[in-house]
Amino acid sequence: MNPVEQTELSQLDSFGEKAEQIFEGALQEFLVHGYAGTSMDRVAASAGVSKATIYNHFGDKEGLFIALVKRLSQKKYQIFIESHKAQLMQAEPAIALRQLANLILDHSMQDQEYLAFIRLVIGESGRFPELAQTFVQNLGKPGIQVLTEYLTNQRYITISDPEAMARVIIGTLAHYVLLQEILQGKEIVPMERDRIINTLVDLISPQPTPDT
Amino acid sequence: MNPVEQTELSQLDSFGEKAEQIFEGALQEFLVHGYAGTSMDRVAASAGVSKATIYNHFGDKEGLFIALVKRLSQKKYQIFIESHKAQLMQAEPAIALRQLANLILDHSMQDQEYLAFIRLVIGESGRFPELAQTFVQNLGKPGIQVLTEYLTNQRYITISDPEAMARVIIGTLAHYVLLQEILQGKEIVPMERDRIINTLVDLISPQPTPDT
DNA sequence: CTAATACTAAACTGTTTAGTTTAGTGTATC
DNA sequence: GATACACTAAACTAAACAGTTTAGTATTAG
Repeated sequence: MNPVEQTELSQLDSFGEKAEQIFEGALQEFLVHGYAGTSMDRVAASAGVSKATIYNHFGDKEGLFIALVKRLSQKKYQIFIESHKAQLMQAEPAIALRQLANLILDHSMQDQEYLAFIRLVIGESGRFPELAQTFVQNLGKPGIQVLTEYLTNQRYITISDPEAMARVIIGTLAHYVLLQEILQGKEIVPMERDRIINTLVDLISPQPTPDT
Repeated sequence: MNPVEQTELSQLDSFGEKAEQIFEGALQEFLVHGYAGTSMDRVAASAGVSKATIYNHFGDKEGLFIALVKRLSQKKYQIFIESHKAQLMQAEPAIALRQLANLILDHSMQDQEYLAFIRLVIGESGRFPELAQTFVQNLGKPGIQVLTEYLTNQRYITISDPEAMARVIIGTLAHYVLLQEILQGKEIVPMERDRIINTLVDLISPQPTPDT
């Protein structure tokens, strides 16, 4: 019951009960309508809270939006990075990488909230650079770091520039999600997920993967 | 002077003089403020045109927005795809790819209008799926196609899945632009462009690139 | 000269917006 | 039981918004 217990990095900030409720409602509205397209009356209604309470907690619309996006960046960090870290501790890279890629794609292509969040952050990144950077800090950077570390320390093959290679792998997967799901290009430029993953796995395998 | 002369795909549609002027003004506003954040009064002012004229030409705000984004997709196709096609007709892949990657990055990282356009399309892709798909049709798909074709027909090395490999290359470059420039992560996750390009070139080179 | 066309500035309508204020309700703490 | 606190619904302000209307100007065609 110690109030100061968790000094860890990227721990979810603790807000009051009402604040959580407001986040919940604001989430629905901002993810669907964007910043400018969201009205504070609808946020209040969606949160089941009076407008005055929102303004008491967050000052103004911008304050609420910034708090929400920062919180969501941290939440998605926990779900995404921390939950996948363990996946990399094992086996040879061909197996570990295939598993990791499948997990990342499984996860992000089904999670409509995550897709909408990426749309929001990128869409507002010109008007809210600070939020874009929070996103990079919480999701882009740790993702690259974790994979770089693995590629550096794993002892089956030597990669001359592990960090650049980590960016090739993550970039390929991110671009796949962006083109197929976020930009809804599935029907226009179809591509089986396994072809992407096989190609990536071959890149870091000493010899090409044989069929069967 | 034949009115039906160009039946080519992706030719720039021809609009009247006033319509061009409106596009010009709308461009400034929508790229900076997004769809919901843009006011038609400001578009009119920025275009130097009366509001009534805009409504006569495009019906409503949505009509103007859709026409603008479609037009811009085509324009960027011409600048991006068509101008880089020639670059791939030559030499061995290590050289051609390095040149192409440098051109793409040079081009997109300086062109603030292009970066803002990507922000806009991704940001509105949930509310305007049709526009996202136009973007994929005009930029995503041809980009992959051109590179796939090159990787297939070039006669120095054999790539087992050229289309997937094209996506690895384009995905890596696109993600680099997204993270460093669009999301403004340059200072948070610095990465020299040449390390990315060298890693990509190594992927399709029979033997690793030696220093010097 | 006339009629049609394309445009203009400006006023207008009705709605929606961010944010504030008001008056009042419950719920703890002292 | 009084004071403080967090909240509520609802009305309110002032500005901005999309879209329309009006009255009038310039240009071209018959």
